[in-house]
Amino acid sequence: MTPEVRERLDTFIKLKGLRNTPQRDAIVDVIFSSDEHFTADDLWEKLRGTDARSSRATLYRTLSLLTEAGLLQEIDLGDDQTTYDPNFLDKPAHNHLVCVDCGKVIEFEDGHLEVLNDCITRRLGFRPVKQSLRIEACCEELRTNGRCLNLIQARLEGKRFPVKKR
Amino acid sequence: MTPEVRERLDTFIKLKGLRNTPQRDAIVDVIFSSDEHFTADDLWEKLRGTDARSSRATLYRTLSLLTEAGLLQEIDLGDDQTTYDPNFLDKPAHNHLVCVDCGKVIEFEDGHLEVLNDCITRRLGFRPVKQSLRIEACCEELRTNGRCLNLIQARLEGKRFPVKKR
DNA sequence: GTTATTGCAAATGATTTGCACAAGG
DNA sequence: CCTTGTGCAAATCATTTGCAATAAC
Repeated sequence: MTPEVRERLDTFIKLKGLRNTPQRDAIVDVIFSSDEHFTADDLWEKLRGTDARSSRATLYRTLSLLTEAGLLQEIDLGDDQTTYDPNFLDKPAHNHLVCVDCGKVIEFEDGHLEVLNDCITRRLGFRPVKQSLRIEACCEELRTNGRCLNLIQARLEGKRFPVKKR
Repeated sequence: MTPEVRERLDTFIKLKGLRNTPQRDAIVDVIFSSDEHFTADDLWEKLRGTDARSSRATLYRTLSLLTEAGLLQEIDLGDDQTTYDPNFLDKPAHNHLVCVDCGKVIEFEDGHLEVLNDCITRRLGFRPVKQSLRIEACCEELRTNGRCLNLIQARLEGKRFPVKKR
């Protein structure tokens, strides 16, 4: 966890008159020990390894808190669970490419895209706040090589795209 | 319902060895009597007016069917229900601007955007399939005029953005 | 007659919430 | 102390599903 994050959280906690708890700290530590996006369930699994256990309720409450504090961004990858992105303070946009073959998710940025979207937004008579592009695409690897490691892995885990479980 | 839609559906039904039922027909009629996007619940309400009632189960099953047939596109507007778009055969992309003030949703197209996204996709080593851009923006109307009819309406209906109900 | 379709009610599954108890400050 | 935080179990809520009864073809 960067001091930047720590400070922002402390400020938020003070501002709102909230308190520090070991459960919350443990969750926050795990979240910001990586800059990969994750789901509530991913986080739950990571916490199992730790000795610092907490309930799912607390986990969800902490996720809401961090989102409200502006330290986490909720993103939607098209399945039925919310994905959270911790490392977005440097990234103004959230653009994802999801492979329809293997489910691989690639996060990317593109200056041209942002400029263009800003133009479009203003042209429509609005003021830009946030943007997220979601591209579904086919894995070139599968098309050209006839196989794709991600796909194999995904099948092993029973996680083929689309990942809707309902 | 355009003959184009009718034919495509008939073909699909025949191809899959399915059958024609009055319930399904009624639902399909209501859906394609407009080209506005809608949620399962919107559709349910519209059907109440008709004498052709069906169960929610059939409604959902029909939505899946039409999506599979390529006559409906599922889109995600950021709330917790799926939105369906019937009029997309002419529209290759799904770009939405959602106003964070009043919740108004504007669907738009932009040639530059599509070209750019195709480039980005290929650059990342994929082949483009589908894209959807979601822009959150502020209502200029509210900023400049100090009021926005959509917002007033939305408040009356208790539907302020974000529309998560859970 | 088969086999797909329907309606009902029950199941699902991620997320939220009420409540009594625990614990920061 | 006083309030916020926690864990538990129960509640939500859109959507799905099992099943027996119906209805296409």
